[in-house]
Amino acid sequence: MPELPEAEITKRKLKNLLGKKIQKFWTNLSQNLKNSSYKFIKKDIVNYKINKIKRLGKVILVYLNKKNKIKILAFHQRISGRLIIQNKNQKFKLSNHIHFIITFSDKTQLFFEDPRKFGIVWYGFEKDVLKDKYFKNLGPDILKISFSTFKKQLLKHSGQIKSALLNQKIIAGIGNILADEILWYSKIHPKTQIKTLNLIQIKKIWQASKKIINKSIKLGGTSMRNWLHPDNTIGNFQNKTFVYGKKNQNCSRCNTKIIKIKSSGRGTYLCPKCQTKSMP
DNA sequence: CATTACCTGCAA
DNA sequence: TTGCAGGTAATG
Repeated sequence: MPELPEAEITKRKLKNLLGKKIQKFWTNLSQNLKNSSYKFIKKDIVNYKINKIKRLGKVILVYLNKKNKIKILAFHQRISGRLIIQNKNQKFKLSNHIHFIITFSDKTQLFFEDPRKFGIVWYGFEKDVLKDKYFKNLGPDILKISFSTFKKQLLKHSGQIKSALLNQKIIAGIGNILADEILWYSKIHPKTQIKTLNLIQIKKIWQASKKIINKSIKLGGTSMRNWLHPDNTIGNFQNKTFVYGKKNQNCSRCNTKIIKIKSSGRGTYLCPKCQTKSMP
């Protein structure tokens, strides 16, 4: 997934749907619905209007209102999900993997495409949706977090730094590509134990996180496989990475060949020379 | 901690 | 045919 940048870009582009009124909700993947059944949503969601779009970590929250009632429709793209907006005069060639469709009264449609079917859709009152343990446990957003909170969150955890960066309960928003880029930028080996990091290193990781994530958003996110913006714009971050996907290419800092290992159960790219486990 | 499971497509 | 893929929860 779509990590934080891909959720942020999706959020921004979904703002084109503000004010639209929902006419119909369809899915063929009702097992991935949370909080409400397909039967209930289909009936309940009609005539709600899109009121506000937010992002929480990697999740996109669509706020709906009807009279004085407010509901949330939330999307987690997980690994292969993406949202697509089709305006009334467009007729996209749809893949075989559209699993959710929201049709608006002006015939605009919002599709959720997800070949691997890991994506999640929540529907319900705000307090009920946010009661889900995914939201309850979600750590502070990496784009908004202060250094002192970042430090506090990291130090609460023992173990390897990459594992902590990927853990949404500690900090929300970082995924596998960003984690590798952040650790390269900070010159830290992904398997470094958190308790051996000094304050300077933690600060570097905090700064690098903001820098790398903002860079990805600016470049339109990562379009490695099927992911595109809701309007089908292609992201370009995959062409501007320092280490991710660059096995056997030379490190742009020290010219050493980038290697790929397994860390925290994930494919992990790093420069074996400039990313060290020992103190600098 | 690491490994597995969820599911499908695609490259080696 | 195998192994791997942007995530996460469940299991040793």
